Amino acid sequence: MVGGVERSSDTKDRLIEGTRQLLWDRGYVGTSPTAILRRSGVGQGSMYHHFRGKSDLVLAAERRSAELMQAQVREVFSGEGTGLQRIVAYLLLQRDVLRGCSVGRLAGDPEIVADDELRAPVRETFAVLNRCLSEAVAEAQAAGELDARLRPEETAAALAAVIQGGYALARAEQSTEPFDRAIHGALDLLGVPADDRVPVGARSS
Amino acid sequence: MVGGVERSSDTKDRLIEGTRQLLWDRGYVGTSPTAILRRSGVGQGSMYHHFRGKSDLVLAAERRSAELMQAQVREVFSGEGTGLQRIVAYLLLQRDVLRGCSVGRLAGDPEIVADDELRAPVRETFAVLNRCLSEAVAEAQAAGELDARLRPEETAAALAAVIQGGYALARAEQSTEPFDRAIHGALDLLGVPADDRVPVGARSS
DNA sequence: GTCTATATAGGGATAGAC
DNA sequence: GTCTATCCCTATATAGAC
Repeated sequence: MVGGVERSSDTKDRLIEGTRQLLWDRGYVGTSPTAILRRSGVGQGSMYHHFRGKSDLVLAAERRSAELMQAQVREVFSGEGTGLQRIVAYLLLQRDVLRGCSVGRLAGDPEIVADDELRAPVRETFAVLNRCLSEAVAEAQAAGELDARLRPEETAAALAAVIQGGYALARAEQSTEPFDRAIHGALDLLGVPADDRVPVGARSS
Repeated sequence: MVGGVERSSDTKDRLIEGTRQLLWDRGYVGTSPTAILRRSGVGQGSMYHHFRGKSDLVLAAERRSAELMQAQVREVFSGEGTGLQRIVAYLLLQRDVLRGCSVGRLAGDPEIVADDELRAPVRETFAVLNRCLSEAVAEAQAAGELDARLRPEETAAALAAVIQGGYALARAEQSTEPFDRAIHGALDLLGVPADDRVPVGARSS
């Protein structure tokens, strides 16, 4: 490719994206090479040409999910508005609630958390989220929008957990309502008035 | 058995408990009949004598996990103390954080949430938890321990989500710290003073 | 780079002896 | 009720042709 930047083949990209989708819905053990090939529309041999094996391909797919989620997080937290407004915007982001978080899903996979290399993209993504939330909390406190007694790191962890846990509650009922209740419960606890709960954004994460 | 009460065989019990443990750690697809037999110390034929197949055995294991968690929830919320004290006690319950919740784990399994019968124990358990938490919130509000503007159902959902989501954050870092931060972040938001954060209890859930 | 063929292991279940 | 033997299918990977 022009400019010396390496360009992945379409086939390789399709394998990564197919794996990413399957991983998201069915986890590591539930994602078979056969299913990947069928979903990617790629032949048997190509997979082992581009990747050393399943875990190598899974790692590439994880990294893509991590990039996408981190980009979305940074987009919201580098956006307009006060610290509290950005927190509210992130909490109210449109999400495919019943599908859940493509990165959080990976944290439930024993094969992934047991391997430091496979776990790294998940760890880093949650670290980015926690940093963005913490900074926004501190900023909101400085502006008098949030109680000064809140600890930014603790508050950030609680908010991230509400989102991740909200997915579990929602799936248990096969309804988005428990997720929405949890998010609005968190907004109540933050003291955000109903009028300030303005949704933003697009994709799921 | 005396009294007409049906008594499960030891073999059957061991199969259920072995399946329950595997399901907790590895999920539905990751739990194979062979592994169940090895862990239960039971022979091949016994399994298909006592159960129609894998999903039948999984259902029995789920019901046991659901019973255990519901019993623990009811124990905490029927215990002593004010509404807020019982909420704090539940949030600070000792848990095997890196293992996670035996019931919440099931909510992440596509094979389980896709089947109404397999999903029922998870749904019911979260319903029990939500009811206990909601009632405690309302009671705490009546006693002036919590802000009267909080909505009990929303607050309950947020607190349940913090616990479930806290497990995901902890596994991502392979450390219990993110879980503890999330819990204490929730306690901060509830306005619980550090002195009132007294741990109780025992088992994981 | 992609294809087909092949290999080994294990998953999930059944049959029938004891 | 429990055991061993057996069955068919799929997961994961390799080999080698094209």
